Amino acid sequence: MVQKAPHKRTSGSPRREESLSREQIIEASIELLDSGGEGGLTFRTLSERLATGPGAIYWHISNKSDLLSAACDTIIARTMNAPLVSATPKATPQATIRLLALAMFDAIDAHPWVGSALTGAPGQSPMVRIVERIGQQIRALGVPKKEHWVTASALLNYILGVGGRNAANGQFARMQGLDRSDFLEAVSTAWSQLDPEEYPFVRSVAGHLRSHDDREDFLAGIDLILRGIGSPHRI
Amino acid sequence: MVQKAPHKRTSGSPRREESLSREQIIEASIELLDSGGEGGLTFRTLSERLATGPGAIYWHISNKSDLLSAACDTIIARTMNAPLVSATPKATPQATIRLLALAMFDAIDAHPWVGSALTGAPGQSPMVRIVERIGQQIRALGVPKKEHWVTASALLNYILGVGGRNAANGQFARMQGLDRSDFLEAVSTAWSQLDPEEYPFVRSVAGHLRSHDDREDFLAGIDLILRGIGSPHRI
DNA sequence: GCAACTATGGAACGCCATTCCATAATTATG
DNA sequence: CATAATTATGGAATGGCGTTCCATAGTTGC
Repeated sequence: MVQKAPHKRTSGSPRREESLSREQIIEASIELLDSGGEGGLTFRTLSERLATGPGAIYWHISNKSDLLSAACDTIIARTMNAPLVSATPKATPQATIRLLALAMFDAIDAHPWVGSALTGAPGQSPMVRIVERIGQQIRALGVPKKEHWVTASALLNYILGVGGRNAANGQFARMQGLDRSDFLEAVSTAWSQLDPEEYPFVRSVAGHLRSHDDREDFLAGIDLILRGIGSPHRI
Repeated sequence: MVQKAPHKRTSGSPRREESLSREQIIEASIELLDSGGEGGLTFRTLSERLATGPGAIYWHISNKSDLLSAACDTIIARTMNAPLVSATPKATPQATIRLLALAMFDAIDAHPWVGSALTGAPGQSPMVRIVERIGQQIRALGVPKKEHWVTASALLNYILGVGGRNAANGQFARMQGLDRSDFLEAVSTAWSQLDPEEYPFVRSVAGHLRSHDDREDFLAGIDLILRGIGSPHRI
C-alpha cells in the first residue's frame, strides 16, 4: 500500500494584517474582469492580486459562478441606482425607459463581461433589479395588467440581447487583437463579399455596418418597441 | 542536462477502418451537446464516442470554438432551410417573420447550447443566415432602406436575447437537477417573497411567471415589435 | 491558560483544451 | 514495383484551470 505524502507546512509567509472581505474580493474581481476580459479572472490571478492563496478566497466565496454573479450584481446595482437614472423628476415613462436602457447599454459597454454574466444568473438579483425598474415605467405607461410581463419581458430580452451580442463582439475582437472598429470593418467586408444570389439583404446592409453607431441603433430599437407598446393590437 | 523522456508507441490499437470526417465529428458533437448540455462536450468524451484519440480530432477541427460554431451552424442551417420556414407561398411578411422567429425559438429550445454558441461566433455564418431570412421579410414589409439594419437588428437581438435566456434557464435548472417547471416555480416563489416596498412590480408578475407559456410570450414580443415596425415614428 | 472556532494560504487533485510525436495507411514518384 | 513523401491516426505529455484538503495562525469564550 502506498502511503500518500501528507501536506507539509514548512513555515509559511506571515499572515495578512487586514483580513479579507467579500467586498474586497468582488472589487478586485471587477478590476481583473475589466482589464483582462472574461478570461482575466481566475482564482490564481485573484489570489496574487489579493496576496493570498485560493483557499482563503473560498472561505468568503462559494465558487466562481457565485463570484461572477456578485460582481455582476455590483455593477447592475450601481447602474440602476445612479442618480441620473434614479431621479427622473417629471420625465415621461418613455424617456425614463430610454434612460434606463441606455444606462444598461453603457454599463455593458464599459464592463463587457456583465453581458454574459447576466445570462449565467437567471431570475437572480441582477435581473430582478432591471425588471423592477423597467416594470415600474411600464405601469406608468398604462399598459394593461395582463400585458405587464410580456411587455417587460420584450424590453428586457432586447436589452440583454444587445448586451450579449456587444459582449461577444468585444471578446471576439479581443481574441484576435482587433479593436472594435477593426472588427466591424472585418465583418462588413466579409458580408459584402457574400454571394449576391443567396445573401442579397446581408450584402445590402454591409455598408451601413461599417459606419453605424451601436448606441444609436440600440436606442432606435428601444423606440421601435416603445412604438409597438403604444400601438393598438391587430384584430 | 536532463534528457526528456521521448514519446513511446508501444504498439497501439489497430487503426480505424473507416476514416473520420469533419461531418461525423460535428454530428457526434451535436449528440453529446444535446444529451449532456454545454458541459457534455469535451475532447475526451468526443474521442471516446468516436473511438479515437484527441489528436485525430484536431486534424479535422482547429479548436473547440471552431467545433461549437460548426455544430451551431449545422442546426441553424437546418432550421432556416426547413420546408415549413422556407416555403411560404403567399403568407404576409409578418406571418413569415413569426414563422422564422418561432423556428428559432423551437431550435434553441431543442438544442439549448445553440443559444450560447450563437453569441460565440458574431458576424459568422449562423448569424448571417438568420439576418438574411429576417431581412428579406423586412424588405417585403416596405420598411425604408435607411431603417433596414436597425429593424433587422432589433428583431435579431430580441430573438437572440430570448434564446440566450432560455438556454441560461435550462442550464441553470439542469445544474440543480430541476426540470423547467420546477425552475419557474422556484423563481416565482422567490420573486413573490421580495420586499413589496422595493420590488412591487416584480412581485406583481411573479404569479404570472408560474403559469406562463414561454413560447406564447415570445411570440407576443415579436408581435409587439412588428406593431412598432408598422407604426409611424414620433415627431 | 486552554479549548473551540474562525481564517488563512499553499499544496494537491482531477479535469480540460491543446500539443507533440511515433507510426500506420495511402499516394506519388522513379 | 520499390520507396519516398504525404496524410491521417491515437495516445502520451503539458500546462492551466476550479476546487478541495489541511496544517496552522489568530481570535474568542471560559
